[in-house]
Amino acid sequence: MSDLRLRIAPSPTGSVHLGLCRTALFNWAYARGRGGAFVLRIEDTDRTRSTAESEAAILEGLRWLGIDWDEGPEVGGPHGPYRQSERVVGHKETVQRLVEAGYAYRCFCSAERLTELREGQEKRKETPRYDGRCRDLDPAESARRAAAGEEFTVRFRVPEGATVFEDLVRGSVRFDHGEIDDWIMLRRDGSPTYNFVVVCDDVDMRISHVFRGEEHLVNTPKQILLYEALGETVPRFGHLPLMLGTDRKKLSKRTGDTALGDYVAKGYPRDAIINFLCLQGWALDGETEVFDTATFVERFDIVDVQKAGAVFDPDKFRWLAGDTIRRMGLADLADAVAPYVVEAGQMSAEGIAARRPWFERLVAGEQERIELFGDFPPRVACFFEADDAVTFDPKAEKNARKHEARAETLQAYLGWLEGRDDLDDPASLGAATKEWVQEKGLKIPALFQPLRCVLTGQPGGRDLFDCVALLGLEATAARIRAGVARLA
RNA sequence: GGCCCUAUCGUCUAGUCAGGCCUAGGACACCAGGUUUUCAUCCUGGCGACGGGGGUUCGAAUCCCCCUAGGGUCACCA
Repeated sequence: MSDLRLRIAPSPTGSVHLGLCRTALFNWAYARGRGGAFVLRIEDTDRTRSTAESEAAILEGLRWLGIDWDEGPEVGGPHGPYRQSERVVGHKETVQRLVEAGYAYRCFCSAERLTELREGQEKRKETPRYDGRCRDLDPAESARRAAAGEEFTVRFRVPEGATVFEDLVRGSVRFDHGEIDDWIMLRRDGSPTYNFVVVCDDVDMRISHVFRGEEHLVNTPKQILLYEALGETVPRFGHLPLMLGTDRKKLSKRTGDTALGDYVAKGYPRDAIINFLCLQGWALDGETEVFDTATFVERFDIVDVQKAGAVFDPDKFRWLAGDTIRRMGLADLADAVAPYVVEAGQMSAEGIAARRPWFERLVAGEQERIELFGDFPPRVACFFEADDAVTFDPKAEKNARKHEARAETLQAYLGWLEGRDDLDDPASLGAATKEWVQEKGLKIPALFQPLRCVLTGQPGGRDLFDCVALLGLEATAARIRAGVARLA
């Protein structure tokens, strides 16, 4: 049994952020690639902002990405509970122990005094920090005041000196203790704060490696000091580069979607989402852009992670999504795209099932033309329009009108078409049509451009005879007749 | 502002730890050409970077220092 243990500890206070997804992926891959354990813990210490819906969304989102956990909500484990709010009894005992040992102390300063203190410091352009008024209160008096019912918080007593640690992605990092405030571990209402519980719980759950976003780097010395006060082994840390928006600031809704759900809704394939996230701060070999999760797990190492922030590139993400779609099997793609067709009101789920071969033909023609599942419905909309009211794109119509004899050509072609029995076979019909065009002494565009306009209203798109096959003789004929009149 | 982190094409990155194999490689985007009935795919080619300055060295994208720039963080949020 390996004692390698990693975790992801999301706070259920909103949507499932892509940054959380990437951090989870990196932790999970490291554990899975080395036979370690992966733990999920819900960090719901902020009782006012945490919601059950958010927690459910996080579990669902992580599972959707293919991330599984050996211990955590819904699966249990020997170090539970895995929801921080259910662990407060242990947390309070630990605080008591630290106060008695002198590593922490009660602070009776009022919120007002602290606010005043901070404002004064800010006005004088000093670094805001606690002035240590309660730091050296006599322990007996402190205990007496607490017993008398006076309200207090508990602060960590940061000692003199400096903390140096070896970050797995950044190397040696040093913080002078003079820069670290005597931070609050226990709030006035008796609830513990993040920096305190995260250490308690990581200790209880025997977490050996902590990979998290760079925004946590400055918390690390506070936490290391706490591990030491507790007499516990300090885990290895690895601080991942931030995912940046196009404004080069921490990825936020300002510059684009940040929630996993947004991308799922638009129809980014799961494999593309995972693949893209892996590429934010890590590269397989610098050459290979596309790889599967198994390869990622096998090849990922925290020491190879980039130190600089990664700007999120929507263009590359879309490209990767399109590339993933192009590599999908037709049946899978049809399944993936079906809900979007239903959503758009083009077909019902039953209708799709009943006309599966037709639907797959419809999908096949778009496979190399869409980048997202959500791109599909608008691109095939013409196949669901009334035969006499197909929407003509201006460019398609202009292309059609370039040909003087369009009406006669279309008319003649329709006559020829009605005598054929290979409308279901685009290759055969296409070849025969080209011969027909030649016999008539026409140029290919003289028939193809008006025909495409009349059939689909689009200036470009899938093979024309694939359109005929999709439409069938009846609709094809109706569209040609209506089109002849409309292009007159 | 203090502290911390970072710095290779517009973007994601390989190369940096073990200095010469780098006239710096790949991908996205962009541009041009080819294939195709059109669009898209696909193929070929092009554009395009070691932030600046000092060192160390026979030799530096790679090591050291300074500067500059960007980011993170300074809550009884996480």
